[in-house]
Amino acid sequence: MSLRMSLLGLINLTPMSGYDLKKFFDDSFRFFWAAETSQIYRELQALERRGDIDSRSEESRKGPRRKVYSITDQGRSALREWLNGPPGDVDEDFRNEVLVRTFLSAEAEAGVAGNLIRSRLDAYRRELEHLDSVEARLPEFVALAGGDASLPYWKIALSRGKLVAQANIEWAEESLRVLEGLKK
Amino acid sequence: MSLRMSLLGLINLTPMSGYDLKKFFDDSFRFFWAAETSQIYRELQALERRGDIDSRSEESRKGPRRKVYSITDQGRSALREWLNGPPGDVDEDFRNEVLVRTFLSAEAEAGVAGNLIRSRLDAYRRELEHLDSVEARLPEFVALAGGDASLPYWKIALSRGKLVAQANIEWAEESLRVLEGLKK
DNA sequence: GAATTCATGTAACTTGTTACATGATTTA
DNA sequence: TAAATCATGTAACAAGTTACATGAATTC
Repeated sequence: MSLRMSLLGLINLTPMSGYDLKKFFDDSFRFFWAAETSQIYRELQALERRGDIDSRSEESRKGPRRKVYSITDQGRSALREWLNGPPGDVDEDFRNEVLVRTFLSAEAEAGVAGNLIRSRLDAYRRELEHLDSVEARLPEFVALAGGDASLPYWKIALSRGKLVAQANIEWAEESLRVLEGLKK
Repeated sequence: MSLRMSLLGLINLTPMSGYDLKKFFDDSFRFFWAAETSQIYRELQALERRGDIDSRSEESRKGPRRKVYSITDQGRSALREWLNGPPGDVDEDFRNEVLVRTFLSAEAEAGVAGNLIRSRLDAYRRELEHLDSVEARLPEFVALAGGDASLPYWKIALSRGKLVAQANIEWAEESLRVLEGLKK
């Protein structure tokens, strides 16, 4: 549902083609959600079939014709209904491959868990650096979607990324100390 | 892959039936990964087809016969290979419905984002309390799987849950302050 | 006698991933 | 002329969810 509603929400901001949407996901929306081209086109077809969006074919300056989607009245109310409706069981992060691997590593060769967590620690640190660099590019993102009014929402998203990255770093460092202690 | 390997890893600790595994997932393994009955039985069939596990039918004290799975030599080496192999692109938490909803709420009625985050804050706090209560039951979990040697691994998993929950609480509180500021 | 627990599954569907197909236009 | 960008998709598969089917034994 999230992908469907993300697409609807973005088309609601401004009419877009599948290609536009893919770029948008890759450029910035991946803070919230990620999607592959194949999935985007599939969902766009589903949304059009339901009547939540409609399309017109447009000349492009380059390459084949563009299929530009606009939201319909029905789509607007579907979006509103979803946003106002109960988030339901928004279960966050309850599946984590790193934890599975760590736990099962108890049975593997010595050092497996440590190596895994060390490489994760690197990744978390790079992620945090990346988010710091994104902070400087926020105006760019705001221009891409939502306008000035959206700035606080971009900041809210960014801050979650940073807080979780910091928590992960703390976790990895702490866990490495625990594993180190086991050797003795 | 994670579910497949979780099942293989648990059967490696001790032979189990699909029913046992489901209970195990519900009771404790959900710290790492969750799974429905239908998915568990499907994966068990796949694992048996590949020869990573084999089964024998057993009388049960109650209800129909149990199908108890044991790991094979091939399964043991598949597990070891997976654990020693590269974790690949273990992309953690890069899809978050709460962020999607919050961001799109900029276009919805006033208060939608605030309500959402307030209800999330409650959920994060309950999660943290729950994890605290779990800490007391750790010996139980250890008995269920892995034995004494697994205690540090359970603690590592638990501490990640707590750190992330704390980060989420911090995020929600901070975000509510930001949204509050917007009203003025 | 009703509800719960034990136990195994199937079917249909939704969501996400990977790989491939096609072809035009522009830029280096 | 080769590579990058523009643009739209299909097919096959993998993983997860929801709903349903069946039936024995035990506990309330």
